[in-house]
Amino acid sequence: MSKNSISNSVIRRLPRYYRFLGELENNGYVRISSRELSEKMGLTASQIRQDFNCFGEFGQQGYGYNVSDLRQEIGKILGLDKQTPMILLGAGNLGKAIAAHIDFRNKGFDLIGAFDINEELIGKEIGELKVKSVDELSSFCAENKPVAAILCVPMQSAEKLVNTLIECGIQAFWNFTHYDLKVAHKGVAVENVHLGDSLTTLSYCLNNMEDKDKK
Amino acid sequence: MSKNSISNSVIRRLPRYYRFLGELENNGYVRISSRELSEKMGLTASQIRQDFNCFGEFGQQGYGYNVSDLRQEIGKILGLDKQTPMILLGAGNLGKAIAAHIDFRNKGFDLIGAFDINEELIGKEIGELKVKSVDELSSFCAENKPVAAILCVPMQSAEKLVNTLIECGIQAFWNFTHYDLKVAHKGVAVENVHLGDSLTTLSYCLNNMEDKDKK
DNA sequence: AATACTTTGTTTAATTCTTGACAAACTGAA
DNA sequence: TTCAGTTTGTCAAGAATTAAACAAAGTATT
Repeated sequence: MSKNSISNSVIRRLPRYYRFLGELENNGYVRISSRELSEKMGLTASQIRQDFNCFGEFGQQGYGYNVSDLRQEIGKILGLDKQTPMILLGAGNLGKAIAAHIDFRNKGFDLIGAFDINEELIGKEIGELKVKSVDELSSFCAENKPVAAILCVPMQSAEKLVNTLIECGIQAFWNFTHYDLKVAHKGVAVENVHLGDSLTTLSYCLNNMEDKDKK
Repeated sequence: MSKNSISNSVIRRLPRYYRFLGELENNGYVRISSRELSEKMGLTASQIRQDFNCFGEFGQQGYGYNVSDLRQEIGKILGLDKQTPMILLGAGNLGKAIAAHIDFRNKGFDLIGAFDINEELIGKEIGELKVKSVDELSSFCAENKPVAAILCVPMQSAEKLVNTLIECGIQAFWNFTHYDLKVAHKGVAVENVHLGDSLTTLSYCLNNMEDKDKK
């Protein structure tokens, strides 16, 4: 009731706003107008104003927006002031790279565990974490109460694993498998990544550029 | 003129159609109706029919679509019948994982080279490739004519590198850096991935689920 | 061959998303 | 303090996307 449901289009733009505002802040910007931001981001000023207004009135007429304040507000909206405990499932190439590459702390999460089924990987270190066997999953969750999970396992294992994880209390999935995770259970958030689809899209764009150029 | 410009929304759904049709084919499906496909994919049948119709009439009244034929048609539209030569820039954790994890051949590409600036990585093997120094980039491109590039370098290096690559003839970028790659040059395709934004979106969804459940 | 059923391609309607426009509110300089 | 200039928040128009509806064309069964 407090907010009559934000549209998906707006939500998908929020992380980008947050990122740009961070850069602006680093570059010493104290204030910014929707017009100037629109030029930097390649959007319309109108859209920016309307997007921000979904969440409240953060600007001031004749002045614009305070960069730092606005960034902090959006951060709060995105839940980046929290540190939700998260675990990694699948410590192969991709899982390892994600764990190393992502700045979890600044994205609202805290990576507290990594699991794999492969004997060769168990015991190996990923950053500060030691890879554990999935056999330890239930007991680990009971004790440490992770709320989110990264899925970097083969597609075949995914569906069963997801059910186990939900039973263990996981409420958010960052899914890198080729499997389209459906939100069967209410109260579970899913973000499907599908790198393959992304590359396929690039293929389309590359191969159909001439068509667009002609027009 | 042949196709009056396909909308972005449609394009982004194509890889997913292709993926689902592949699964159906593997599971022995010979034909499928828009209604049945809509149930499996969580879309409306109407949308599916309209999407396919952007590219031609692939179905048959009273019968539906031939799974194999339709998949092949969509594959052709996506350019998956080609094998565009591609190179990897940045052979760190993420670059290595991407190179190992993605099935390039079935996504319209062929990974033919990997480059890094880090002495420690140069010479190491990634799959069947040996990591080369960026010093060799120009000569390699002159000889092997890659058309696409994966960017897994730090944000600071990205902008300069992109210009070099465009001079070397690269026309498509799969960008994993935190830098928002702009299509300054015409005739260059860009797919920005932004894993950080994806995780941030998950944070939002997790933290704002109650709002949605209430309604 | 005739008939009931299915399903597409396409038109029309509804919804959602984006852009344009402007009054109200503030800034900053004189 | 006043006044010109700036910029927001918001409303309304416009565009794009999605969904519904249905005739036309096929299938399959009798």
